[in-house]
Amino acid sequence: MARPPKARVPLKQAALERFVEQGVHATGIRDIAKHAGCSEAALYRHWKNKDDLVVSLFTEHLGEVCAILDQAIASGEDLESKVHAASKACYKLYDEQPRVFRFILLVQHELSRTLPTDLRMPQDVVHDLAKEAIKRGEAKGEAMVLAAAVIGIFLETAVFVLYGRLPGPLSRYAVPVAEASLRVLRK
Amino acid sequence: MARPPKARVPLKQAALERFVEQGVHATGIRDIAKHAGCSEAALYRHWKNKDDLVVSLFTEHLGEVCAILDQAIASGEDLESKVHAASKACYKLYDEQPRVFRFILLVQHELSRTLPTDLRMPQDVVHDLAKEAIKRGEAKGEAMVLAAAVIGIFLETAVFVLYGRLPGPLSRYAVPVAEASLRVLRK
Amino acid sequence: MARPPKARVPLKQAALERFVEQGVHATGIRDIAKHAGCSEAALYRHWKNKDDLVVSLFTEHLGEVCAILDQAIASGEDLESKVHAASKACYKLYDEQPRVFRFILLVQHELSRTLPTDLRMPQDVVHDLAKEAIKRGEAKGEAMVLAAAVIGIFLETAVFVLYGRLPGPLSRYAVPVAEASLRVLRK
Amino acid sequence: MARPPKARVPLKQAALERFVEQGVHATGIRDIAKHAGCSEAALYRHWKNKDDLVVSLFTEHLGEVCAILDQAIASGEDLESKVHAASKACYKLYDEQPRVFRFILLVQHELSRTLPTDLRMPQDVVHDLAKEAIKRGEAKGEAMVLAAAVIGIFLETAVFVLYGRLPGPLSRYAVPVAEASLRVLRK
DNA sequence: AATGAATGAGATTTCATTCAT
DNA sequence: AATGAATGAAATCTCATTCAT
Repeated sequence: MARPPKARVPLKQAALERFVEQGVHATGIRDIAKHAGCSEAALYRHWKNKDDLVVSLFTEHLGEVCAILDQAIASGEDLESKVHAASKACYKLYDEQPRVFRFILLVQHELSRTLPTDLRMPQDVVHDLAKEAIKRGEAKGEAMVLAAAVIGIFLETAVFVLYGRLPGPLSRYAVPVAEASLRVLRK
Repeated sequence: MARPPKARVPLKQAALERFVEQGVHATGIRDIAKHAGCSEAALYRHWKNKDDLVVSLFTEHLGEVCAILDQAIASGEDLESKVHAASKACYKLYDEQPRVFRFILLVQHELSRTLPTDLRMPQDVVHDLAKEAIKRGEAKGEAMVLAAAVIGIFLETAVFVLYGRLPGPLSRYAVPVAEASLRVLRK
Repeated sequence: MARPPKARVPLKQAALERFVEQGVHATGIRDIAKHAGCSEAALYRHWKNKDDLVVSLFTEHLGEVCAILDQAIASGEDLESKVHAASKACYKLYDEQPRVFRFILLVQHELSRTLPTDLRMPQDVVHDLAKEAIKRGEAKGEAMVLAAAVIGIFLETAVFVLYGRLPGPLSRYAVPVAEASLRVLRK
Repeated sequence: MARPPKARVPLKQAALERFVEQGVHATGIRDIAKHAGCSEAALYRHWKNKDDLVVSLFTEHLGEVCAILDQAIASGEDLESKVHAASKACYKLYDEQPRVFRFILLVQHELSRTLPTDLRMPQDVVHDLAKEAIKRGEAKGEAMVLAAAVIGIFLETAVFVLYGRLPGPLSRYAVPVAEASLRVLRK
């Protein structure tokens, strides 16, 4: 019987847009509310405060990325197909929702202190992939070191596109990035 | 021969420490001044404003990194020795001044909009290295894509150490990181 | 014969509890409603607004105290028995519902401006008692001054118990307080 | 060499005045600042926040009262002269600075939770007086119970004057209040 | 009838910066 | 030359109350 919530989704969209456009700290509640077409106070019915909104956005979208990665990896038969599928899926997501990716980049280091330690992150997914590959003899080295390298190749290529060092769309680099990753993983 | 300003160095150290500890936006002038053991107004004798301090810290330290990279690369004969030297030098800097690295990580994305576009960055150094290597037949592929991958491997390994996914010191990974980079560059 | 409102009593209990626990101003409608197990809007069905609730709680409980005092005083034959009965009855109420007393203490000074001036208060009851006693030759002095002293002895002893300066229960002090009051009244 | 503080005293005076006039909660920082003739932010250089200001005002003035009481009590030879001196001194203070007394009344119960437990209060002073008197055979009973009664007589008489039940000035009641107290204290 | 989402107004507080001393 | 008090502007957040469902 209660009034159905109307502001939640617009607030999330507006927040993501403004955060990405101006930076998290530079974006005020007022700005978000105005873009969402509602009052500032409405935000506080759905999140405890601004920080809560930021963290909630971050974990939500990070969860999405993990799910996509998991699915892509599960779809492949061997290491090669898994890595190609993961790279393709992630970069497709990025091209479709570049804001999500930019947001994660923006806040990851700042949130690193406050995030719940048990939150599953893409790093964990890739680490698991590396461990499996090593066990099956498809890769060689220390799993965590390999994971770092693979994530790095993925991320930095995206950053280069993001900042215009490399021309987009990012999907164009899915294959070379997968190949570079495989070169690092294999032996 | 005016006597040298006394507060400049303490202010820079205090600022770096507080920025890294709490985030740039969360750190106020009061806080910095208190940690530097001087007054709030002293800051404005050395920098135009807080932003100026942040940007100046960033470019200064980034310049350091570039210089170290340039020197290391110049010291090597071929691609292999250049990459190994670069990796070693950078990670040594990190182990000696981990705050510098964390600071750069923290602010890079937030500053990306305001930085002067002609500022030479580590990405440029590595890009040049890749271009040279390709020209000399030591590497194969598109220089910018290779640069992204190499930087990514470097950075993310450091991040893994920073956040405790990999045990430090970072120097321990100089060789494997160089080798992974070479595997991506060569052929 | 409309069915009786369900939320009224829980709201009153919750309000009293939260007011006493946190202070009147520090307690919000949300808080009260949550503790009462109903919606925020429900409050407005029973009271015009928050102030109305506060004043209504205050006058209601003050009325109770007056009624108990009146009854006790009427039950006694002479000044001595009246005072003993009043003291006993009041302190019994306090021991049974300490929140009521604390609430009255908390808000009395804050409400002193807004209360209807014709509201009968315990002070009036005791004043009447003193006037009567003087008329009957059982007490001597100015009625209002005596009333102030008697109320003071009553109240402050309760406050001392409330804040742990004196060990409870308050009933234990009914006789000494009555005796002290009588010593002030008589002569 | 620094700018000397100019807003501290006006802020304290304005705060006391507005608190007493409107109640602590009903008085905003803006109101205080306006009456003090300075900006709202100035307050935060001298006190951590509004609560800090309230507590600091309270303890300061309570300390004054304790000092006056101590001095008055020390000036008397026996219980009788001590009580008369205390009553006279306190009520004189009240007549000269009624705001101070009203402020203490207003906030005492609300602050009771947050105050430092080791803060010396008038209650302690009177308790000590009662203990001494009992030891010297000048009074009889339990010291804390007597103290409660004496404080009560003092306070409530002042409250009656404050709210117009008794005509002022309060000093007029110094003698009767002292006499009533002595009747309670003495055997 | 009853909910709880939404709101406008206003609260407190923080900030980078300026300024009087 | 150097301080730290003062400030205007803006930030985040809370509040009692209303309103759509």
